[in-house]
Amino acid sequence: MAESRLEPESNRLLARLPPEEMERLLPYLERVSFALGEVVYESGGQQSYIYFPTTAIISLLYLMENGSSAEMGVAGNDGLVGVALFMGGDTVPNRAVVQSAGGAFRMKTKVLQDEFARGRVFQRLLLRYTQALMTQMSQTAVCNRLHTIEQQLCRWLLLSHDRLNTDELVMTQELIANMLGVRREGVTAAAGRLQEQGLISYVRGRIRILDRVGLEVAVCECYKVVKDEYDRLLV
Amino acid sequence: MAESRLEPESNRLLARLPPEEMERLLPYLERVSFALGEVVYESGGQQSYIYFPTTAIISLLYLMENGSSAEMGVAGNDGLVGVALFMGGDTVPNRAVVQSAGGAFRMKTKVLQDEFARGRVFQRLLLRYTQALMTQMSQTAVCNRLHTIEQQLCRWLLLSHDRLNTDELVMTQELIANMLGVRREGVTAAAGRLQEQGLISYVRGRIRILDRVGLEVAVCECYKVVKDEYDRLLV
DNA sequence: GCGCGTCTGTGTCCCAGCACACATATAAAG
DNA sequence: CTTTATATGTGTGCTGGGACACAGACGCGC
Repeated sequence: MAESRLEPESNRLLARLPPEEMERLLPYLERVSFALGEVVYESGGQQSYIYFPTTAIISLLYLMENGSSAEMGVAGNDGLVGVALFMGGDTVPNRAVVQSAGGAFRMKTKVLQDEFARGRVFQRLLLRYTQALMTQMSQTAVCNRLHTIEQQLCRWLLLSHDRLNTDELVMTQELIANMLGVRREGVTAAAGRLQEQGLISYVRGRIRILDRVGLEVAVCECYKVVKDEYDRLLV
Repeated sequence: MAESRLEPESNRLLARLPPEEMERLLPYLERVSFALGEVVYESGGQQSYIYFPTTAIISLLYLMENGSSAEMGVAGNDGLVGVALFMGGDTVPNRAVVQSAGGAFRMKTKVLQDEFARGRVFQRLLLRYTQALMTQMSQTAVCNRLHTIEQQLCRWLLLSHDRLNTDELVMTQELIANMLGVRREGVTAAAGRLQEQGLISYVRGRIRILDRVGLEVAVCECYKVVKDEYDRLLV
């Protein structure tokens, strides 16, 4: 199992490539692994690779001038990091950070762009993924405006859980607070309530999902909107 | 002047097409005009046209199940409405509403997709625009999380002003509240403070920008991030 | 010029979340 | 087993913004 997670097919975008395109790209896919907290991409920087996570989860964050931050999207084995490389802008004004340690495949920008320009399934997949990511970003905007920390924590836990093959997340409340753009104490309070309800348990940086269905009841509609779009666009 | 605003070149994306591509598309561009409040696109619906605004401004809104709403992006003469048509998803889970009455050009989906598939300048422009829109959406998420209504109102006024050729916006505080996803009273309070500072004046649904530079001082960094990305990607 | 609908101003109460301060608790390292 | 850094719990006070209620104020139509 652990082994199978390390094949390119463990990334759902790559898994959907037809044999012909996969064969062409396979020689250019390079295995990498990421540690928790590692910065995959720095805001505004040049990027020489696009990344297709398999077991890693990468968070897209905006860093405010005053040092606070907020997550605008997340990518796991269902997606990629480096949308700007085929959208034509080269860079984006946000940072990509490893939210959950794990593996990924990377591909040189040039190879990516050449294959994208062929306009086949690869292009179609990448564009549809980008649209799904847009929904995630815009729904994050809505959620930030209208929902409580507790609802947002549920959303965040579910989005992470969807991209993992375990029920345990290695993640402190402090880091979650940075992702959600709230104070650590706010996360402590919300997480405490979820634990009281028996939905999760956590001990010093290890969160365990106990009742996934319960979380889906507690979460706001934003989660389902995003989930449905991913399912629709990336089946 | 009013006349010139009605040519396809009044839309900055169309204006950047090389003669060859413009010539091919021109026969398929159809002039339309929008009234304030008109729904250009309904959440999840099929869309038979892509729209390139010239004088109109279109707002992208998400409608909550409970009826409240929040804006995730805005498109004017610098952009288009209907990203999903070339990204491959066909639909998006949000509504597009006319925020400022005016004109646009529309093009049938089929024509759009055929030209996009050619992979020339048109494709490049559309993808770069989409990336700029993503920045706007993600920055909206950040702004909703971290900034005050007053800062967000400044951002909203500046984004609108950038897409108009007048200093007067026809827009009630009630409607602005719907866009920002806040209460009308909150907008009244924030607008009152901006008026006290001499940055704007407003009378029953007519807002006048008096001191654009002052607004740029009062706004949060989000405005500049978005503006710079549009300038960079769509020069 | 009168009436009514629309738009804006204000007031009161309440709550979520922030800021700051500090108290524990646990793991890991020596 | 002690130290130390990390992680979590809690308390007080404050503030931005929400909910609700209503009072003017302007503008258009008759």
